[in-house]
Amino acid sequence: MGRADGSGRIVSSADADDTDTGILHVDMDAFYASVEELDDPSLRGKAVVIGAPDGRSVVSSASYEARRYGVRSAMPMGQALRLCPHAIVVLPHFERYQSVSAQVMDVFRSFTPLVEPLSIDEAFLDVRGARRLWGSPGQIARMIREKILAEVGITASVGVAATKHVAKMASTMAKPDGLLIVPGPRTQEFLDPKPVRAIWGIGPKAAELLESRAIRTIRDVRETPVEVLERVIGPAGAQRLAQLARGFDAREVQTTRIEKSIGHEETFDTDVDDVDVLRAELLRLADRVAVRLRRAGVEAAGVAIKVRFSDFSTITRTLTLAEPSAVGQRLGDAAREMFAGVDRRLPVRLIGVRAERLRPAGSGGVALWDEDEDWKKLEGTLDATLARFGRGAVTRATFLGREDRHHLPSHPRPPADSE
DNA sequence: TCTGGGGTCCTCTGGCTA
DNA sequence: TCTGTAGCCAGAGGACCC
Repeated sequence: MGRADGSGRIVSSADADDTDTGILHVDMDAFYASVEELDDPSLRGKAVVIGAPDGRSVVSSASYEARRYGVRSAMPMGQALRLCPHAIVVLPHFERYQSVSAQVMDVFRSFTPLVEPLSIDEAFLDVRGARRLWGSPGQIARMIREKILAEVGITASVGVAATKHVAKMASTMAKPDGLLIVPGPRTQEFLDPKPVRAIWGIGPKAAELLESRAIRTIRDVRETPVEVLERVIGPAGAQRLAQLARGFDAREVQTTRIEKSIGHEETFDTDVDDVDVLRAELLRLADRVAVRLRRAGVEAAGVAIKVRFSDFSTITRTLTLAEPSAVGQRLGDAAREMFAGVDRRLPVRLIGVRAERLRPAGSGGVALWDEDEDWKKLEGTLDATLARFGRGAVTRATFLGREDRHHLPSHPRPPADSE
């Protein structure tokens, strides 16, 4: 499989066995910090911390030099600077990160169409069908690492295994700038000695519960009856945990993903107790959410608000809308209605609005055409509207109020060319 | 020390309905 | 008609991930 290389990571040799593998997990190393170093080479080799230098910000990413001092993602910036006073703090440039991420994803897709982006800086790849074209999974992993470095200029770590879960664990162990291959037949040998906390989905709370019952390693999990695990972490978690501990992970690499919610939240620089300010903020956040809903072509059937008070206690309230909407004013009205019922015993630290139960715009019973009109007429209507007013007008009209619209058939026929 | 922002998923509870 | 119950759903809260 792999061996320690002296820097704490485990890496596979050039001729490592990759029998019965085919799933890759590729993870960029300290992604935001790496992009900043790419754009400003004077930062290379220095302790770089990404985030706002003041206020209530936390660390978004840190270079490995900064991590040597104990700086970690999500750590309060003040704490990070106490640990590493000479760190260079760089404000994040999210659009630039998105652009570099797109370049990296293009590299992945040049090897296989089966790419599942997990976040801005990591993805699963299924290369089982790419063997004839590019070679074995291990060879493909090496080529991907080389191509990212050559074309994008940053390093990536790759885990190669038979399943997503093991590939993900392997890439974590290979970091930074490493490759770890876990041959299918040696999966159990790889998993058994690892701590339960290494399992994807087991965080500090679940790990503490398991460890309190002397379940410390994946071998311990495997040797514990599922009924016992159920009592500790619940039925759903127990079944999943038991399977992962045995190397079973039926999840395929999924190339498409449908968003289930879209939200925005903001922490104030100082806690706020002025109701008018909070209500205005809710409307502003609702507007931002609505813009994203319309861009995505979806409507929300539900709206949730989140309020965090000065003592960090947090409450949420959820409301089902009378009808799905992507209109900022409506989401904002719903948010304000829920907020009116919240017991504001303390000043507010954070406030957020989230659109939930998303569905394609119009599918909730509202659209631009009559229920009895068939699809052909719909196409004609849209074509005529497009010809007369242009795409912008159609987009805007789609999100007018219900009173301006008619009902949509509950199960509209798809256009002929897609059948 | 003092905890961001954007998400997903799970559990628990209570109301409604058949 | 009343009661018990199972199933579904919405809502609240929390754990977890990056």
